[in-house]
Amino acid sequence: MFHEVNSKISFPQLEKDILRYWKEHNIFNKSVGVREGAKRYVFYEGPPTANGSPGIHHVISRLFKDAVCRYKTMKGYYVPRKAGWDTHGLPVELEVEDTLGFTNKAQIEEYGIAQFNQKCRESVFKYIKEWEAMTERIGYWLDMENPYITLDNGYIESCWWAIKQLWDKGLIYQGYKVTPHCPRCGTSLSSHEVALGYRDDAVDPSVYIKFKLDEMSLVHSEITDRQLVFKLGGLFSHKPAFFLAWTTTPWTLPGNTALAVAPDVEYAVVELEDECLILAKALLEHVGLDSYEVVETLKGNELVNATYEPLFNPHKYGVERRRPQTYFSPGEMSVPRILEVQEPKEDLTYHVITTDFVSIEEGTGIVHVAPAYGEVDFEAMLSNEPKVDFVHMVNLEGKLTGSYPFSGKFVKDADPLILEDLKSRGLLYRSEKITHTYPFCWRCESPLLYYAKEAWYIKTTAIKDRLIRGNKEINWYPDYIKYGRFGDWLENNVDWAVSRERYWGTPLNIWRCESCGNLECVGSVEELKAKPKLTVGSYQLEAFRDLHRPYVDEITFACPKCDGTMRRVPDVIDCWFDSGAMPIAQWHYPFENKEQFEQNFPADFICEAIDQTRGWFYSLHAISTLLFDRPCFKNVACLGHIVDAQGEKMSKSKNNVVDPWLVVDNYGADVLRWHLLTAAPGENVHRFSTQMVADTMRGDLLTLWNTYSFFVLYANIDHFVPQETTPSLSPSHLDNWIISELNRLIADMTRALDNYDLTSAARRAGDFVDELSNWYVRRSRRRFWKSEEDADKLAAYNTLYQCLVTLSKLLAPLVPFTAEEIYRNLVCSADSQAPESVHLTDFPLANEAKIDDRLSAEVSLATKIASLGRAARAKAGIKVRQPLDKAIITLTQESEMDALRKFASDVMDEINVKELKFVKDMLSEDMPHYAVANDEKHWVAVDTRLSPQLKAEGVSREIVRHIQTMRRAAGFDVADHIITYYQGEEQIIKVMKDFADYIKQETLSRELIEGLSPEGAYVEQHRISNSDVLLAVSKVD
RNA sequence: GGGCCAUUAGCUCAGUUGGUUAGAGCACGGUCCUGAUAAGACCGGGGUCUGUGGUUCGAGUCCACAAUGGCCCA
Repeated sequence: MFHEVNSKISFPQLEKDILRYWKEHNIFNKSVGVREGAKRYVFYEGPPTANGSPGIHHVISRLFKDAVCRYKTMKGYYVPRKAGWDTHGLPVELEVEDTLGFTNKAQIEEYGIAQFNQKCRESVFKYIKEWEAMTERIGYWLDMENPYITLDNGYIESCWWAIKQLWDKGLIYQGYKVTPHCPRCGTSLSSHEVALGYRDDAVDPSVYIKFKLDEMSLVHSEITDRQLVFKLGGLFSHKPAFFLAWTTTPWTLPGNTALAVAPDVEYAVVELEDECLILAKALLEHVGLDSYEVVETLKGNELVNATYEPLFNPHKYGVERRRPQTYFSPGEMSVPRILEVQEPKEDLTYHVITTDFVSIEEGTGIVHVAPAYGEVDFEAMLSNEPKVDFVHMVNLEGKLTGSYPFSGKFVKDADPLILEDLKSRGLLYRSEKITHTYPFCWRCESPLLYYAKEAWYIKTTAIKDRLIRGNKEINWYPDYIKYGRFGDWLENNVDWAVSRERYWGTPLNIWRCESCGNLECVGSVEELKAKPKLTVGSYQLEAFRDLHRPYVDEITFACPKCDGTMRRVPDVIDCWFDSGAMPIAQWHYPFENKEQFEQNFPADFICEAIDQTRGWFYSLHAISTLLFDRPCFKNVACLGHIVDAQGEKMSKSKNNVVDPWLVVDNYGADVLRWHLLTAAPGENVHRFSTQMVADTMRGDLLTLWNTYSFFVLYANIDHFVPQETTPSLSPSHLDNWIISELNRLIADMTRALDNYDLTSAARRAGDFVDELSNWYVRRSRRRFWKSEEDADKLAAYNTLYQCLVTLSKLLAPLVPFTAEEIYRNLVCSADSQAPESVHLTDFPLANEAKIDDRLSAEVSLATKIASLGRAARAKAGIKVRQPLDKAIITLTQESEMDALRKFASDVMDEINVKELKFVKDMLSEDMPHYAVANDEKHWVAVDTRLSPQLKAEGVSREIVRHIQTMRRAAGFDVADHIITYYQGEEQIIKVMKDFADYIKQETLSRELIEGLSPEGAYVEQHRISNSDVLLAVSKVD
């Protein structure tokens, strides 16, 4: 006996029972364990940043990963799944800063790095609990007992090893580079972090500034026409000339050290009432000049080496002026290391230079260059001869230094003061506001400042070709990512800025001599411990037991060159490096588990959302290529993001975030899984709302459940026992058909799943469920009801049984709970030898020999004709319940007639006619006594004439239907026998008598008794075919 | 500002190499069917296939540009 199945299913309740079963019987570990020794399928879990509760967008990638791993397990692979947690990084620090009420780094240092990092550690573990609960609840099978955690010492040591490898290859360098800097967080942001925070509605000043030309300098300029030099010099001596430049960042103006022009663009010298302006001729209108006279035009390159007066001479305000010196050392890249301090100069002037980044689309065609605050500016400083000066008057908190009138102000607050100052000196030509795109810190929303700082880099550009070549070996899903988004990213590779001036992260394992500047990279704890004159400072207990700051900061040793003190550089490593190093670091490779590492490298499969193209997908690929010169994953699936029902991004500020717990508690994990799988292909953007999930529940899953519930109901009544072997060819066309469809389904799903196309696989299964329920079961009902225990009935049971059991296996990777319930009830309760879980079984293999295309075509024709027949009846307004004499069907091909003869009884049943006639001629719309319906190929006409006999038969069916409804209303079981009582008009009584056998059989009535019903019977009054009847039913014990 | 992806019925999606009248499911209205069913059947309303140009005998499909949304990069 199977356990009873209620058609009113609560998925959440069911799932809780299944979860308990899995836990108690250790099913996950068994499912992995039974495949031990088989071919490995290597999966890498992308570690979630555990700095917040899991959202619906986390659920989708986790369920895709789960489905693939479950599928591969059922296909016979050994698929261990090690969980991982990304625990370092700025997001975690910010969360802690928030709870402590901190707003800057100084407060952290005051509080104590040790205590601060301890808070970070606790904060991360708090969220891990939530993640574990959600992971388990949605049925994502993952080994959470042995996860890799990026904060572990072993993990950190593996990262150190990796950095050391790169160091030894000369791939790590320290350079000045202009990086996006968050003044609040006090750190540089990586490019992927910057990308998170662009806003296209940033309002900034849009100002035109006048830079006073030194008219004497025209002599040294590149103007070849000496006459012209004299002419302009004369003019400018009584009407001063200014270069007009445009900027949206006035705070960078004190850092201006050059003006850049485009070499081939024409510049105009414009004479106004009491001054002259120089700007690109094409932009005169744009700038808003109305009455002016163009005195002269010059090519940009003629202006080179003309000089102008600084807006703010740095020496007047106590700010240093520096000049770059390139420092070379053997075997290393040439990178600017030294910015030499320049002597103060009273009459300081700067040069006009040419660059290739001057736009004549906007501004004035003259670009203000501040090397400290722009990447291109910085590059221009280095590449120009003579070198351009470097003036830096903003500290790491984004406040101006020196003794300017606006010193101490935050840059954005200084903007208006600077403009005020310039205006008072007549140097502000025009001032407006502009709305444009500007990057903000993705966590704290401060405006980012482009800022020249020292930072440590990995020279990924050195292996760019290898990165591109490795990518050719990777299969991307969807495939256009490969040479599109990811390929483009690799083509435009820039060096990886890998250091962060923060606290909670993997410490950068580079030590520098305080005396001579000698640098050493330390690749392991052991290596560090062996250093000469090692001291651990004030943290005697913690040193080496915890490799984090601040303990590691105090570990010093003697410089091998000068015997000075080697002290670690203060930076920590970008947390993307942590996660990208997981192929090695999850095993503490190479310090231990060498075999584990080798067996699990590279991965067969990784899967994350599309935004990881430049995140984890890249950091994995880069590190793997840097260390091993090969890619570390073979297949990668990119999922689209989840947006709200309106297609807008989910965000806390829009208040449109959906809590996955609510969905799972109300509808169940399988419903959510099924929805996310079937609603749209994985790579699409997914619109999501709980209403959509509710709709999904009423679809395929409920139909499947009802089919299953139907089977169990009747199988139990008949004490059906599944047979070991099913007859190879059943005499029923219907059975052969659904078995054919089943095998086709297996083949299709296997193909789709092998191709990581879970959506097609799931939708295909949904189609099959529909066919099974709405044709196979619908057409087979009488075979289950009939009282004889014949071979046909057994064949029907066996066929449906086989379909449901196979379906449970096919669906197991996708909806693991529902599949488990069906499997356990249908298989385990009948066969004690069977595996105790569907997830321990093998994925079904298609038997191609049983796939019969012709049979498929025949059934689809039969359903088509049945539809047309019902449409014809509807046109005539005759209920399907009313039997009719015949239907005439036009078929043009002989094969179609054969097909319909095969399924004639089904079609006759569906249309409720006693005979089918096939003809080859087209029928016409207006046949007398017939109702007609047609599609492009077929015509069906039903005979609408009702003989008294047919009418009586119709009445009998009407009576049967009422009794059936009453049985249910009275709460009888489907197998209960009853006695039916009736009183009524003569016409009804006649039908009751004439069709007594039929009525008894259909309603399981032992007797039909004319007369009063006994006490306690269930009674209803009905009016059938204009006659009254009083019906009553009572159960027979 | 640049790149990639998407845009088809009220909603979610199919639409093969260009080829009759563009489909399905949900939702809605009507009718029917019903000893598994919260199911199902039939009929109906609802589409300038985002827009504008172009290629072609013929474009939802190919090309260009634009709009909107998403992602990525600046």
